[in-house]
Amino acid sequence: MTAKKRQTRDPVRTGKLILGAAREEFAKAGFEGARVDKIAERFGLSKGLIYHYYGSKDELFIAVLEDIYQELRQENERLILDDFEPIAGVKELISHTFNYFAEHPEFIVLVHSENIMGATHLQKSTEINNLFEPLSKKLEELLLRGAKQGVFRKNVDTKQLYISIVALGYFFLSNRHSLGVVFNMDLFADDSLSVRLRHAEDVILGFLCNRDANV
Amino acid sequence: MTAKKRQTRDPVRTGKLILGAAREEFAKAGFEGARVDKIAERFGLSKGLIYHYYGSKDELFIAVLEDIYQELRQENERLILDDFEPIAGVKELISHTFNYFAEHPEFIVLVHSENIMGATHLQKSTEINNLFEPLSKKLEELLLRGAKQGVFRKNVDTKQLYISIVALGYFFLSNRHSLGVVFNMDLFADDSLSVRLRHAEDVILGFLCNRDANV
Amino acid sequence: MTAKKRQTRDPVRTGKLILGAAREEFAKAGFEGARVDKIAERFGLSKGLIYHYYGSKDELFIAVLEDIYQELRQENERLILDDFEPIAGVKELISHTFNYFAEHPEFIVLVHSENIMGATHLQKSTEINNLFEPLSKKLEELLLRGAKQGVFRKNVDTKQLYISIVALGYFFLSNRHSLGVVFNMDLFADDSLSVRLRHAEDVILGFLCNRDANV
Amino acid sequence: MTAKKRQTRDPVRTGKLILGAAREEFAKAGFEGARVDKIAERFGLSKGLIYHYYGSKDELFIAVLEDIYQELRQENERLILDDFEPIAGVKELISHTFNYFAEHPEFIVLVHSENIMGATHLQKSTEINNLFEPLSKKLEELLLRGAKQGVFRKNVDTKQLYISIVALGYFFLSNRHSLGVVFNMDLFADDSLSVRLRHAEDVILGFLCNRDANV
DNA sequence: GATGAATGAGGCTTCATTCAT
DNA sequence: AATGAATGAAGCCTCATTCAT
Repeated sequence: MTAKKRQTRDPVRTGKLILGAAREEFAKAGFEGARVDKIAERFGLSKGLIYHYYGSKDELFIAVLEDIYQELRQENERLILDDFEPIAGVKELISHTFNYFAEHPEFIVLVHSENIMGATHLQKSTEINNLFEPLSKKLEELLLRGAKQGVFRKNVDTKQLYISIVALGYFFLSNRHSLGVVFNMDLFADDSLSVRLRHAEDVILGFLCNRDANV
Repeated sequence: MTAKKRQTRDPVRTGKLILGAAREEFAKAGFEGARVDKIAERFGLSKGLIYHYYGSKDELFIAVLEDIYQELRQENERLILDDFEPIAGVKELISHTFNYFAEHPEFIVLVHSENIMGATHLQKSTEINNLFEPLSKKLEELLLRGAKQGVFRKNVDTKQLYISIVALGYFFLSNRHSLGVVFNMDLFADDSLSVRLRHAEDVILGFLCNRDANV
Repeated sequence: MTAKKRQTRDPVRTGKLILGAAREEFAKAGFEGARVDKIAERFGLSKGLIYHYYGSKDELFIAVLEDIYQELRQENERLILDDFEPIAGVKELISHTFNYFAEHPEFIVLVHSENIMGATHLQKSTEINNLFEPLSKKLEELLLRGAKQGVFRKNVDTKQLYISIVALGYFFLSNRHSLGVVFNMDLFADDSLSVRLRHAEDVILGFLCNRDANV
Repeated sequence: MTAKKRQTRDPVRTGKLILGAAREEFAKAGFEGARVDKIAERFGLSKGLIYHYYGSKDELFIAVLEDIYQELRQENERLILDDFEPIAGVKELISHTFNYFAEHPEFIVLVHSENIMGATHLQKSTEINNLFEPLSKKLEELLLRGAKQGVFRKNVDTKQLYISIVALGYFFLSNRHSLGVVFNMDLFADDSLSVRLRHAEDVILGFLCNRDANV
């Protein structure tokens, strides 16, 4: 009855605790489905603290988005493609991207939820912006290198291609529940992810390595 | 307050009115964000009628999903690919699919919302099931024909490919708001859709027409 | 969808049908808990008919009360005690009363419900009034006869005694659910009723046959 | 509108305030007839608090039942019968019981209401159970003492007798409204209660002191 | 006579937010 | 910094009743 009283008195830590709990809750139900009370329960301190630290549910959601996009950015920065041959490099990029989404289902729900609302929270954020510039650069370098070596077709629109790479994985993961129903498939089966990843690689590389751009 | 006392006494019409209003509202805000009161306002009769006809917000949502999936199915059945050469046929399928989603933004929000909730409503529906079987068959026929003619690679997984075709368009459309921010692009520009469609066709056909499956 | 359509076109029969269904529903849940829709379902015709025949839920409830009290009155009139010896007569009256309530649990819920509301419906009825006059008379005759014969004590207040006779059975039956909990007994056991009836007879006759009114 | 902004911040007091207001409202109209809004009005704070403290209307009702049964239990514990002669002791018990119900009309409505619903709330409570064990013991002791002294008959079923003692008073009080109509009596007259109490004592003691168990 | 679509007031409950302590 | 009591607007749903057909 009394108990808990974690009484951190460590503002930074408390702020992170809240953020983590909020991420879980928003990831579970989306922005509209999330409950401030549940977030408080999750991190074990009081509801009032959330308002003390973040002001409102909306601002908290923005903070969560910023946090998870930041994480993605760091993840992306960790990816070094310079040492790879072009084909291997693209494969690496595809699997890296795919795996990130596969391992961070929270990300998908958060972004889904945000898109339902027209990205109003993202637009208010000053931190999230041009997040994929670095990765885009890396991909561009690979594409150029591959074109020069004659293994890749030329004149590929980098951003469109990157969107396609994301799309092939993300869509599958984000819509697995509904796709399972309308395709009458079990998309949560053990090898489901690896089959999909393999297919995505085939499509992207099949396209890139096909130098007859006359289609 | 508004134009009440319409008193149609035309149950079929009323049922459709409710469904239409519900689709609009759910499409605007997702399941959780939608308000039953707003739906009632939209169709101009009393709120109680919604419950008279559909029982609950959940059942209404299921009805909306069934309705829109049914519509998609009909749209798909209208698509005849037999007369097309394989390449033209696949192009037709891609643009048909792309355009459906582009012209039905409601569909995307509804399905997004449903996936956030783990497709619990879809799973309760008995009508929505194996919806893409017909289209899958059509694509399979094209792939076989193309392979026989030597224009397409062999042994392509039809369902995975179809998911990819959808993904390339759907993801772009569903995540346009957030992508715009993180890619710093205006994805609502006039030619944005046609650029994307062209790219999707390039990727899919680049892949299909690349007969070196050794990548 | 179409079906039912019993279409009686027999007003008297329809009226009785409604009354029967209403009695069941009111007996199941009391006045407040009863639902007009459920009553309509029970009798298989439309809700509007209820209003056509009885005007309102309140008036319907009054009709149900009048109906069941009338039934009780008839049941009581059927009881002839003239041929009994006083003691046997009183026993007969006790068991008759007890059995009526035991066999008509509806009666108890209806009356309970009415008492919660301060008998406002009964007071509006012109039919229910002095309902126990005949039975009271019969009891009085027995008491006088018994007193004359020296088997019963004298000067017993007939109405109070009759209320006691009812009380000993009715209270047990009406409060069986709560009594079961607070007395930690299974009052729905097979012999529960006969044990109670025997006890009620013992108490009343023990009292009546005890001629030392000096206690 | 009323005296809002009381802002007690005294949880214990608030909890009791709610309970008191709920008791009044439930007692006025029974469970089904009671309105959560009215309860809030009665205790002067916001409706949401009821849910903060008790979770739901049902749980609140359970709390009210537990509270009033607890009160009854305390009242019963206060009753000391050891110093009384058997006859006087039984009289004391009868009047004590009778007066409790006479002075707590809420109790009767609450229990009535609960019985209409099959005691579903009581059954969920863990507190209310075997509530009359102590009183039953006291009565048993009196009966044994009286039997030994030769003033009471032997082999009386204590629980049945206690139920009868309650019945004679409770039924009269709980059904006063309907009895008044069917017996054409004014049961709210000044001496009505004392007449009834006297009669109940006569019946019980007439029974107990009648040692001819041959009836 | 009979239907059930339609109403609207009101029922119970939830929830983001505020604020006294 | 931290709590959780308290708020009030709004959410979903129910239900007695009316009325066009």
